[in-house]
Amino acid sequence: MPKETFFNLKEEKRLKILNAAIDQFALKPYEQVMISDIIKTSEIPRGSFYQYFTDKEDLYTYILKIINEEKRKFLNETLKNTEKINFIELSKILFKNGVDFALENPKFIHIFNHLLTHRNQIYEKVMAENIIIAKNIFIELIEKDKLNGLIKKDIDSSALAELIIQLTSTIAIDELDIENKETSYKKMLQKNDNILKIIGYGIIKGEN
Amino acid sequence: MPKETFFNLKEEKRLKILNAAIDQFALKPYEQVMISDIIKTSEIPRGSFYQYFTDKEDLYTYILKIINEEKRKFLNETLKNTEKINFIELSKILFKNGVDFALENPKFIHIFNHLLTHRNQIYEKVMAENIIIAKNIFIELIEKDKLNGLIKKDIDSSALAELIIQLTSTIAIDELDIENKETSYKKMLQKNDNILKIIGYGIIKGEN
DNA sequence: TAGCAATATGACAACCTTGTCATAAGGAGA
DNA sequence: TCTCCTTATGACAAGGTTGTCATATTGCTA
Repeated sequence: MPKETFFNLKEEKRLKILNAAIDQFALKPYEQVMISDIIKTSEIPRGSFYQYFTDKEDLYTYILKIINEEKRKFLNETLKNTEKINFIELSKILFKNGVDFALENPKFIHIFNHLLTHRNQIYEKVMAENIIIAKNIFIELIEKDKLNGLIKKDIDSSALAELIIQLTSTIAIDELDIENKETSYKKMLQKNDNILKIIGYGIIKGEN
Repeated sequence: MPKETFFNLKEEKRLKILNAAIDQFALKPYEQVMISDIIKTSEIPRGSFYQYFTDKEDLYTYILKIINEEKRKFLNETLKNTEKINFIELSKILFKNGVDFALENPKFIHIFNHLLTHRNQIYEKVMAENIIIAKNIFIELIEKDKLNGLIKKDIDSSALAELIIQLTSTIAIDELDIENKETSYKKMLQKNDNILKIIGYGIIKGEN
């Protein structure tokens, strides 16, 4: 967590620093971001940086925390009045939610993608835990659907949960063609529908 | 490619350098491997390293090339007499082949996994191309199975190919518990069967 | 206005890694 | 043995980043 001094700053200055950092972490993976770049953009002296943060990791994990909070807010908004939904439908909603969040917060998604594709100690600390939590939630939903006769009883809940998590966490905003947002957005949702159709009904003809 | 000088070395010395490098790249991701470590382990002076290789990337891509060749050999061995096999069966075989290769060449797989989880310019150069090639092979197989009435015609071949590639390339040797190789090996294959069952027959009950 | 605590500053030491280069050593052929 | 070409060596310059610290500034309170 940033030091108190940081939170005592005038909002304008605080946000200037935060935005400069977000820009950098969206541009490059953690290891490649230099404190020098952040202080240059936010126009603070080197000494001040260390007055506000312990080090780069301190600032980075703070930003990850902010992103997580934003994502959770965004998801809660989507999940309002969405009780009693089945697993496949929920997966669809989650995927669409992910894409929508990415569209509204491209920088956040870049930061997130960098973390996924350049794993480090921080990935282990921050993400590994999130994934376990998500997996358990999914497993619970799957088991419920099994009881309700919606999902085949012989499906391995754990394998299915991992499959979905891998698919939803790999939403690459990079695939989103900024030039053709509209088309590209539709394509991504379409592709996801295709994948969920495979998972829902299988690919083999004539048997069940 | 390493310089001629490297290939002129006595085999013993050449392999000592190569093995020292493989050990390092298996231990840490590319960026974290220091030339200093490699020359220390292989007991060659710093100047010699630059006599053999242009730089770290030169050595690294050479090792990746070796790994690729070994993988291809290993796969060809497995695919002997495996004509006319359907897509799901082939996927199973590929997965098993991957696990077997990992068991025989744990260091190679570590190097590979580092590349997957710490993507860099080299990942783009080496892997991106491989993936496109693999995808096209898979799509062809899928289309053939569709014609033969084995796979539903309304399945999106591209989405299915990507799904399988993602699953087979994520074989994490890390999941292999060295203490319980036997059990762990069976578990991995079991898990893969479970996932392929999902893809084959779907998860939704009572419909097709 | 004096005094105290919180902030701001930026020069700098400490550290590390890379790639080079001048020089030495080896070895095969004349 | 002399020569030439290949190979071996390791000190070192160059370049870049981090975190610190002594000093200055600000602002609030008495």
